Amino acid sequence: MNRWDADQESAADTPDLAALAALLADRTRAAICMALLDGGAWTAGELAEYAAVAPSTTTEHLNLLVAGGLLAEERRGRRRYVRLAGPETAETLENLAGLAPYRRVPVRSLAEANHRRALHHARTCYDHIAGALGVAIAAAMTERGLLARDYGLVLTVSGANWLTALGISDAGPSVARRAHVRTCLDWTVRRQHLSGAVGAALYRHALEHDWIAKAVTTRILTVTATGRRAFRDRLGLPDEALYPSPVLGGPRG
Amino acid sequence: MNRWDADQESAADTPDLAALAALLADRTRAAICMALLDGGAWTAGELAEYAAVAPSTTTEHLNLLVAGGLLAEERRGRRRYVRLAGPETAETLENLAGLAPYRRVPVRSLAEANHRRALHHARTCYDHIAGALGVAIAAAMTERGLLARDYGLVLTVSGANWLTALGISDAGPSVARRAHVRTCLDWTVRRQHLSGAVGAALYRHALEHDWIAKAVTTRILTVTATGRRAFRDRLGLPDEALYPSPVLGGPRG
DNA sequence: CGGACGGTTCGGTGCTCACCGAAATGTGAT
DNA sequence: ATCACATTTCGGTGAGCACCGAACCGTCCG
Repeated sequence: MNRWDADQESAADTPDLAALAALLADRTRAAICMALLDGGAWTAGELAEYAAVAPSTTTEHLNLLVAGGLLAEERRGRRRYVRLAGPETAETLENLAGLAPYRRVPVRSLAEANHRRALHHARTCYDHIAGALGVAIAAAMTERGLLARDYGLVLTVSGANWLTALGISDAGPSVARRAHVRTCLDWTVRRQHLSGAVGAALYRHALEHDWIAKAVTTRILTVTATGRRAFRDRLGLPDEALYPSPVLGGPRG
Repeated sequence: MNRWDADQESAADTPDLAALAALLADRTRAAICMALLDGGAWTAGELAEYAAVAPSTTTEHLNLLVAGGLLAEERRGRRRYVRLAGPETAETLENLAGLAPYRRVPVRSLAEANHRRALHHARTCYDHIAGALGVAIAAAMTERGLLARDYGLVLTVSGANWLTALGISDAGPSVARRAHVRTCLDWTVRRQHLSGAVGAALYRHALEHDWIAKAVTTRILTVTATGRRAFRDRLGLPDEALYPSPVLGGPRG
């Protein structure tokens, strides 16, 4: 009403948490985001099929997600590719997923059950390794003194040497200055796994040296014979971490 | 339909991201959560007034938020106190707020404008320091090599030593469990500040040593004379970070 | 024992939004 | 040029839900 009010300080900016959350509050959009956690770019059509909705519906969802800054898009010809906007987006999604309640979903086929089991065992999480394998790697590295608990996980000197021995030394500024390790609460196992720069570098290394192979269309990782040897020799990983569990647990398993 | 299907693997658990997000997707509920980021416990009535909705509406919202695990409640007499469920909840909310788009809100009085300015300068963010002061601390620590940038901020070796010199080395159970130098994108300044266990320890230290004082009913922090000296001596903070800006910027300032 | 107070329950109302199908647009291949 | 294909636009429909007021229920106080 007064001059002050109408003039220079009549408005202020506040983060619109509700608007952002509304983007994820829809089952279909949430499913799309979770799918994109594989770190890759999907076409609109692929996502439509994955989410089991009509292409027109998918278009609307993608428009919202892109406008909201969660997704980045790239148009190529008649295709529309989308991917997560960046690592922060991925991390926030993972955090949220860790906090979220669980929902029972029906499993309709044996193939689907196997798919889930494989996901549970080892999968990508944007740019690093998650699932039981990811958790086992973090645990083994801690146990061997490559990582230490000290205000969070940090890379020890022997950890840095271990990485160098693998040929991952480079990675930007000096090792002393950075403790490039982050952790990420795994939603399948509810335990920490390795993310951050080291997690990403390790993932790249494992892929390049044929320790693991990534399926083209899914987030599933499979450990190769070479990889089993490497993980055993270099980290002493137990067999449970190297093979998908042969026996399925019960519903509460 | 077959034995497999109907028996042990007919269902699996998946994080219900949409359900969690739906809790925050409402303006009123989001406002409630942001208010609770001060780390304190509020009564239902206080929140109703703050959010400007009927008590009955507030009850419904609180029921949902508590059931969803975001809030913890404590009934005492005829009062219902609620607070954020835990540090992870607070961290996730902050992360989300940092990612969220801005929304213009009207400011109706001079008092409200001053309140906003103070909040902008220094405030609590659950259990650590946010606002311009928080950002300046993080920036100064980075510049002095106590923190390093790498997928967010991480504590360096000299950073750990610096903390030890302050007497924050051990820092109790919260460090062991939370174990993070986390960063939180500040919503007033859109820049990183320090959260996680280290941020919390620093905040406690600053309070105990009378570097800062907290107002009882709000999230506003004021820097004491002692604090100004300490922040200057130990981190070289500039005056801009130690005093609230005397002049209000324009709407786009 | 009343009466004020904080919170809850319930029914009803209005709005938002996820969804689809059909038709339109624009790109790539023949 | 023509056809196939990926995506988009649009109108219409149905479900979900945030909100309120009024009545109700316990707790604290005089």
